[in-house]
Amino acid sequence: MVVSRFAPSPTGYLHIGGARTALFCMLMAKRNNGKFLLRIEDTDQKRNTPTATNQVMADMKWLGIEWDEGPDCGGPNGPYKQSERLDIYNKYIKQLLDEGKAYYCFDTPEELQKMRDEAQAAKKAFIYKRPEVLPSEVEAEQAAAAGKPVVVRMAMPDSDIVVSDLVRGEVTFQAGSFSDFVIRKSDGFPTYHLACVVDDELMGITHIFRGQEHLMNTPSHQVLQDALGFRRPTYAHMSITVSEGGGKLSKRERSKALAKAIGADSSIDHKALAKVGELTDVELADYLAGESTPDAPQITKMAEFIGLHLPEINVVDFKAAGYLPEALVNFIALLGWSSPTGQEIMTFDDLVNNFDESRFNKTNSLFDRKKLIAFNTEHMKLVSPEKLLEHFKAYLAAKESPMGELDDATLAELLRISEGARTLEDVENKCNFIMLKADTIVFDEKAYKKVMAKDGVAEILEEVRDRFNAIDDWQGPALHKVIEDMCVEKEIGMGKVAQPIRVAITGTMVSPAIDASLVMLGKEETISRIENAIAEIRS
RNA sequence: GCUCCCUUCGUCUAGUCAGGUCUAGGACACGGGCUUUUCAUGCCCGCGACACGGGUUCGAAUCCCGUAGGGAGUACCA
Repeated sequence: MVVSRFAPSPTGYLHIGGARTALFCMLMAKRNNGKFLLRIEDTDQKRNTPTATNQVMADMKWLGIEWDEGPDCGGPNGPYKQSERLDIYNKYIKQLLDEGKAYYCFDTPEELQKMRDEAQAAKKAFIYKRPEVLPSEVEAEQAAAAGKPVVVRMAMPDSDIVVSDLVRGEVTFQAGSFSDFVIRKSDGFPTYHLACVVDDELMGITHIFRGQEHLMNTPSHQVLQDALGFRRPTYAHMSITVSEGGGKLSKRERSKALAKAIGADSSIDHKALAKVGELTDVELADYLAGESTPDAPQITKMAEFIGLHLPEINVVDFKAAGYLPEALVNFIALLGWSSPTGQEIMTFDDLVNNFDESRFNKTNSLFDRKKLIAFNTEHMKLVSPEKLLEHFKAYLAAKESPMGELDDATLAELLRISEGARTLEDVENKCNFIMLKADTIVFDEKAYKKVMAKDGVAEILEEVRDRFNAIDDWQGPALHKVIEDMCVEKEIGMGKVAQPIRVAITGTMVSPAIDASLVMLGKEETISRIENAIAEIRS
């Protein structure tokens, strides 16, 4: 049976690269009627954040990536958090130590740095020099008592290592290029390498899909597997996704973009900004000087404050930007992978049915947001109205939009009349006028100049008002007829009538179809907005 | 520096393993047009690539060698 796993370290929100890895792991399991596990790799006590695990799980669920076993739902292979499995790792580390396949070291960070500098100066790769005589258990205890850091290193063989990879074929690593690596840190926790190999064996993982950044780790993992008598899973090291700015898509990208924007605009009030970002003035200054990085939510808040659109990196960013999970999933699936059918727009089920692990490609791909928008537009039309409403509500909640207070029927109607919108944010923007009050409408300067500041507009609006007043049945067809009649009688184009109405009721040049918009607004509100617009023009 | 990986339109890619059906296909973007009461949507047309240099072969995007460029890793992070 196929068993795959996604094993994030809980350091923050799920980012788009992680989502892609998780997706393919899940697809592999689903396609083969296997199992997909979620394992939390929290062996770095410094970097872990307490809320990250829940954030990652929430992001995965939003995307529709569900797991069969994991920290929340349990399973026969638990616990699924590495920090709860220390006894297991220690058992294997002891075995390795006893068999002389691993050994103790007591180097300080400074000593290690010196060795690295020397290797660099000699233009050679740094390879840890294994002592002729391995330290004994007693010596390790003495070193620890003397306050020295005690770690355990794995002894690497002096022979070529071949990694067999689904994406890259057989990759040979030359003998002599391996350095004995740490498997247990001085704080007693295992390193990623050891914990990962042990858990993959114990959990029966058959397929490991991960980013290309792990390819260089695989020889080490294989040595561990061989030393412990473990089975070897099938590996696929997928190409990575780079950002438009170049380089790996990373969390740092947003923080950098914000700092740059703040630096470029001297009119920004730093005190107010610090308050918005929940930072002290000093912390903000440190951040701008490049000495520290605030947390992701604070960065988002500050960007909103200065009106900056940040590049989306985390799954939640895409959610808040109004993308559909179906579109995001479809889009990231096509980064470094293609369907054997050639199909591009795919539902979740299509992805499962078309998944083929032999169709990964080797080249890094650039994350093109414009193509994502195109995919989103397609999926806005594909998902059912019920599903779309569900996503719209989640979006409004994530953004804390006032529109979230509207009832389901109204929201569903907004979605319906916004057909053709590219993102949920477009729907929100387009329909925002219904949240306003007649006296809070602010006319967009360009819209006013282009549509309202023309001869005869006030007269047209007056006539529209009078004719609207005469309508009893405030429905689309009746409204449409009024506008059409006026155009015919006056021998003018639809735009000459509809546009002033649009600007009058929204303050902007963008809205859903005019009759649908008027129906949403109601007769009274429409007329009072038109009155206000007439008064504004006359003044 | 060292180790490993990669290289087809601006971008994502098909084709490369099994050389001819490839005057290289699709999608997004872009340009133009049509539809439209706005923004979108929809429809049509166009632009546009085998990194470079050598081989092998009757024939190379595809196989081999080299060059250039890009990426990843180089931690008591994962």
